[in-house]
Amino acid sequence: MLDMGSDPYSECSFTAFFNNKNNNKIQRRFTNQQIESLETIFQTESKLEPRKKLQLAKDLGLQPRQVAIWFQNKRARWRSKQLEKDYNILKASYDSLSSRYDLLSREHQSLTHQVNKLREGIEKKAKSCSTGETSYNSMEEKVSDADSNMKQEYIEDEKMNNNNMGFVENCKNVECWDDLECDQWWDLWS
DNA sequence: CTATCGTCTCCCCTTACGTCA
DNA sequence: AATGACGTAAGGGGAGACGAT
Repeated sequence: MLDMGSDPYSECSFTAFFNNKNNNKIQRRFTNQQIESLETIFQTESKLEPRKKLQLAKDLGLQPRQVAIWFQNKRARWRSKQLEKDYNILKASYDSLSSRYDLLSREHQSLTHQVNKLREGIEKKAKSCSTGETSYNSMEEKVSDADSNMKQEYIEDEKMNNNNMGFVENCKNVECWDDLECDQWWDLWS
């Protein structure tokens, strides 16, 4: 243990203790053993009772104030590291949510596009159902072509999006889109 | 009862030094 | 050897708790 002078608790001898008289450099670092003991106690209690602080200071050959300061600085360092950890956890969570949002956003865009296409198809079908017999043959051909194209495009889109919504399955189960009646279209859609 | 004062402890920010690349 | 970045012991100030008067 270091010689702390005749009155180790006076301000003067305290300063003398920390000033090396030979080279005027201040002794700052604690020894490995001191730090090891402090760390061990900090793991079980981050705040010291006054009595325990005095005892620890005595055991380690330090001033009680030094022990108190060490615990204060240690708590600050611990909070800082904890903050860093919390930040990383939050950032990972945000990144995950952000990518999921992007995915859903693209999916939404694709589905909106498909809905618009299907609406157009429904409108065409509705028109063809309400028109007279005279123009039926030519309209049937047009709608039939449109239906085939829509069906193909829709399935391609779904393949690209890897979407498993039930609507796709329904579409695939329709054996002949050309034979769909107006109400069947609506059933399929709804 | 309450207002005031002194003391202690905490937190936060900053400073000064030690260490290392 | 010089230097800049980083870690750490300690200083200082403000705030809150608590006991004594």
